[in-house]
Amino acid sequence: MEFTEHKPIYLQISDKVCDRIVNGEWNADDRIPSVREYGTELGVNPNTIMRTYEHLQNKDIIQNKRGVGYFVSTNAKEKIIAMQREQFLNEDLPELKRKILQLGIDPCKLFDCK
Amino acid sequence: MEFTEHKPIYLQISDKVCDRIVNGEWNADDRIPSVREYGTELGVNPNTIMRTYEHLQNKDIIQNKRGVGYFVSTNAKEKIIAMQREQFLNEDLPELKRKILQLGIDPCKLFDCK
Amino acid sequence: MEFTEHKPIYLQISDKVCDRIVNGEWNADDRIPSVREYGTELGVNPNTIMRTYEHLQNKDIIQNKRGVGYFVSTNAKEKIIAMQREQFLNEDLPELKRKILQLGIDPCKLFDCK
Amino acid sequence: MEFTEHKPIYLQISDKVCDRIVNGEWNADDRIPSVREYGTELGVNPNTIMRTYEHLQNKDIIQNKRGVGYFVSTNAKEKIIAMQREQFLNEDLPELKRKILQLGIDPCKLFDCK
DNA sequence: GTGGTCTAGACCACC
DNA sequence: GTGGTCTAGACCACA
Repeated sequence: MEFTEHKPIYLQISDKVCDRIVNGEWNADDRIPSVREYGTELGVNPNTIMRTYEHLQNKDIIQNKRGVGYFVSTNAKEKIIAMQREQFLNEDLPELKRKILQLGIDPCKLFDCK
Repeated sequence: MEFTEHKPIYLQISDKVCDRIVNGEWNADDRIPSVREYGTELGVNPNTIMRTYEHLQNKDIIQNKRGVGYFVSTNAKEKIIAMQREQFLNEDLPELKRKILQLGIDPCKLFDCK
Repeated sequence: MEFTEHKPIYLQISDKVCDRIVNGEWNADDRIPSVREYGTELGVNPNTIMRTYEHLQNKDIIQNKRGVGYFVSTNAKEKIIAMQREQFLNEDLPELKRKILQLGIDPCKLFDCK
Repeated sequence: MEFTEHKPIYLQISDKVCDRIVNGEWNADDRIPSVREYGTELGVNPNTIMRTYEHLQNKDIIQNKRGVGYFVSTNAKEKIIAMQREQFLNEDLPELKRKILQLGIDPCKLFDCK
């Protein structure tokens, strides 16, 4: 796997995991790869995966069963989409509107609206 | 001044300066605040402002007269707008479209298009 | 069965077993469930139950008859109560008093004393 | 500094920090030691301190000023006490009552209530 | 086998 | 100087 500069690897992996949950590759209650497994798969240190999993656990997207592994939470998919939507509407969109206005671009043309 | 979490402060200040130039608050050949002045005004380390100014100088948006201060370049406004426009169309827009699609939002409603 | 976050599962099960002995559900010389049986009942790996039983055997609370199963020791109930009492007075109580003091709670009200 | 077995060092340090805030040694808006400083002071790896600070930041007890250091949050003291109180009443107390009942101890005598 | 913690040491961006 | 990320490698408790 290739990683972007300037964004922590563990967050990029986190995004990747979320994508897989959203697109249905990993479903609620599925077990996801162990930290070691996933680490070698992605060519990354297990500690880095650990960090990803901690991060996702804090957001209630995955859960740990002790001694067994990490599992996708119930409603993880809905949670992710809700979070992304909220972030988009509250943070990205205002910035976007400001920029479009400043650049004098007609937003309606950007998306083929009439 | 309040700063965003995940973007370097010196870049956020850079944006702010560009805004002021674009909206006509600061015009071509105007002297802009000294590093120290601006630093205390924003409650930020002067080194951070220094970095901002270096960054803007590299983009030919401001210029340094030694012992005097920094000045807005001629055509700075046009340069900024052109750069922003290019960046918006080539980088931000595709990402934006992808996200809107994924979230199932109707882009036309975002901007009050019919 | 639900388990607490920061306490090993095998110890939580151990507590549960002790409770059953103390409240008379399981009496001296009774046979307790097999490792496998109890494991599936609690939705837990048999190894975990094994560990619980070893732990209890070390404290002479249960005994193993090879090929037959585990049995509640004679005087198990008294032993448990004595142990708990000692632990409570020597370890838990001082810690408890410290905490109550720090939080500024009136201990008398906690237990409906006058 | 000496550390207890069976409880992660980074949490023990976290407790220590909270203690210092509660007893007024460190006040709101104070800068706390840098990860390196505190690490060497406690004879612990800086990463471990980092972990402590992340943990406390997640609980809004400390905050980071980028490039400067970590600072005690406003109301950190009140927050800590509220958290401890809540944990005591909701988790520790029920367990305590159960144990006292089971052991047949008179709770009123424990605290010199009448 | 699993996760969790810790160390030592490195490199980086940022202030 | 500050924090933040990452690696490699170790050790441990737990299931």
